[in-house]
Amino acid sequence: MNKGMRTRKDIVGQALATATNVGLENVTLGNLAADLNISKSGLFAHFKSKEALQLAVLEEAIERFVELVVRPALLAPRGEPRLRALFDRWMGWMEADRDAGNGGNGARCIFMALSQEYDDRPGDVRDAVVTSQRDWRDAIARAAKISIEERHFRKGVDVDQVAFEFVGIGMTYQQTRKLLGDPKAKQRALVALDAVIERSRAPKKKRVVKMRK
Amino acid sequence: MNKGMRTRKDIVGQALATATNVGLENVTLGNLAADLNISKSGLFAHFKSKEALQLAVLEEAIERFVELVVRPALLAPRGEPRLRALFDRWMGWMEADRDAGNGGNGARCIFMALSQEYDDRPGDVRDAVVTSQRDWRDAIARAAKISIEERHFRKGVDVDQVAFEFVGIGMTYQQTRKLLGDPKAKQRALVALDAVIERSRAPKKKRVVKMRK
DNA sequence: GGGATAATAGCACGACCGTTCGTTTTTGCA
DNA sequence: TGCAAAAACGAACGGTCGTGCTATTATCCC
Repeated sequence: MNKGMRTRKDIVGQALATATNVGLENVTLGNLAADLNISKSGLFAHFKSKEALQLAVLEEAIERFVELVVRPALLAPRGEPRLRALFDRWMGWMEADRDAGNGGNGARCIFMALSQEYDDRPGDVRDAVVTSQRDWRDAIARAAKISIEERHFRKGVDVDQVAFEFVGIGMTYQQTRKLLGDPKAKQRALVALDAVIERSRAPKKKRVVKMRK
Repeated sequence: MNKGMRTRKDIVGQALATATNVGLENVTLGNLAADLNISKSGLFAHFKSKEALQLAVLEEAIERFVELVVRPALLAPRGEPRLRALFDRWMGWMEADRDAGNGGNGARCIFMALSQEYDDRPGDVRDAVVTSQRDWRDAIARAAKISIEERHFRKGVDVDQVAFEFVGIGMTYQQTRKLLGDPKAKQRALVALDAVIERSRAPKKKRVVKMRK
């Protein structure tokens, strides 16, 4: 059970790279096999169906996302810094040019594409996409909750609301950068995130001084 | 030149409805013809290529968007109310269940899907998508600019930043509602929009009173 | 090192894709 | 009403899709 697992990893890796560029539904077994210089049927034998391949690709994407975005961000100090780290890493993920030769504005975020591809296409893939997005939002909300505990954020801040807006900023960032090609996208995203954080911040003692002035 | 134009409209209309549900790239001539009870070749004769059909669909979508979202919103009073009207109408557009029988959470916003489908698929369709998104953001930014003129917003507010965040809220709203099925999506969207507006607002005289307190 | 087993290849299938073409039906004006 | 033009049709094309088979090749444990 060694060689098989190895090629399987290769297949999933290549499939993920392709899916990142053209969408998961547009990855075809023929092209995939050609990219890897193996036969279509040999490739197919590793998965009993195309859907199984798609699920494997999604799983791999999640694994990498956790590895490259979530886990490193957890090394940042609890609270606001960690929340910012999550966002920074996420932007890095979206910018990452995982297919260096395409000359474009970097890869799409595969999860964002999947959200659209499967938002009303029932099936196991959709369910997995839903779960992944819930998990992602939970991770953000958890960081926000810790921000409250650390007194960075006001008590009573709606952490799910923070996650909601956090995700929105990332989405518009991606469209602004990738589709519209606006170089100011990143700066705008950071400004927007600052605003969300500022609004959630715990009141400073300084404010009392200000009021007396 | 009458009958032809009529069926052409029917085709584009049906294609738009289907594209709204499954994505533009997944609309096939065969299914489309079957839906309309006409022959595939008869349908094809109206457009010289599939891409031409896709462009016609996009054009129709833009037309309807202007008709149902932009134009009615322009009837709202200049400034902040108009900006809010744009958002309300946009949310209505996204909620609209244009295929009433699907039992889902309403249609996707076709433009959001197109942004993902074509963000790195060069061609005339992509160019048209880019233009439509730029126009949409311009419309938002214009409403924000008028908000400054009307003294609803502070002088110096970055209206493109407002459009950037506005769009992001709509995107996360759609995902939250459609993919995640969260009933609180709308409320969250309105809270987020309020925050963007509040941050842009012109200082009130009241604040002086507050400071003296 | 040989032999059971796993991995890969080759080939064919039915279905559907966009597109073409020649024919038939329908339309709408003279 | 008649007839040219427009519109719709039916069949077929070369391709590609995902998916089954069977046969061959490579792997790996004893």
